[in-house]
Amino acid sequence: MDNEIIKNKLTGKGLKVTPQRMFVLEAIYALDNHPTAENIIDYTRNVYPHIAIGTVYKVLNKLVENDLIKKVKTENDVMRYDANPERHHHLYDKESEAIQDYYDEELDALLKKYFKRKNITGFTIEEIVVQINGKFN
Amino acid sequence: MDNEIIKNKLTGKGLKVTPQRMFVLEAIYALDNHPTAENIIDYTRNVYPHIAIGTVYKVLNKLVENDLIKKVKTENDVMRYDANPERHHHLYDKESEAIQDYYDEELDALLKKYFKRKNITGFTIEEIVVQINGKFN
DNA sequence: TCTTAAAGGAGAATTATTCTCTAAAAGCAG
DNA sequence: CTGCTTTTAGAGAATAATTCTCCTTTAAGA
Repeated sequence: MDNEIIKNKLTGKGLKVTPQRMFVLEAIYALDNHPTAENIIDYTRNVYPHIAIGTVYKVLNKLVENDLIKKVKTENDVMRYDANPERHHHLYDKESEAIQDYYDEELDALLKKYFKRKNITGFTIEEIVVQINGKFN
Repeated sequence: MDNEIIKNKLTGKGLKVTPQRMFVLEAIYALDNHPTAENIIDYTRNVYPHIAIGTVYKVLNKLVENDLIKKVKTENDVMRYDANPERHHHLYDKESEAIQDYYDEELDALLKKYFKRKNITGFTIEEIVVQINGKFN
């Protein structure tokens, strides 16, 4: 992805632009499928060898806070990061640990309609996330 | 829950019956809403003060392996345990961290039918879990 | 009762993530 | 462009949930 675009994503959120932030954000886009912090650190160090681990975590948290990326939790206890901050579902393969984003407006509409009709008492729904577990083949 | 019933759950899975396993399983049933390992340790120590932390974790993992309970992952990185090993969905309140099981056969049927029609290529669905985020009130 | 494999105890080890404290640098005003 | 202020980065220690190790104890079938 172009540097200017990445820069604009940061400035667009009122975040200071630093090389570290640029490289981390670029890494997440380049490592297409939901990298771990470790993946991001390794990738980033190819182009910026001295970046500190703590810095990467700080940058990642800042990006999540500002909705530039998302945090994804998997079965084992390692966070994964999702380049896409939009609402979406996940296809998840427990064996290979592969994650793929899954968008589907029709599904969202269906669920919304369904829960509107059901009207769960004592609970106000804010968001519905569907995790589709299975196997990639 | 009656001791005999708990004992039968263990023997039914071919697991050895030990006081530690009995007390841990009882704790999960008593602490009704998705306790953490720490909750379980505290509760268990009221009746069995010397149980080791490592033992509780070992018992919990054994129970999960044998489908007597389920592991649930939340936003922060603490595991929660679910007394109910059946397939079900969750209502989750991020603020209070409260979790409530949500069963709905109609929803399951709806989703099954929907994904059968959609037929995602390159992926074989095994299970669909819906996480309903929002607020209890 | 004896035997053996499985389970428990205690505490060290692991490991992802956060924290702390100081030095550096981004971004704005002049 | 220069200096000022606040945010950010670096380095490594700290944290905390969970697992591991090693040895002892116990469950349960013969």
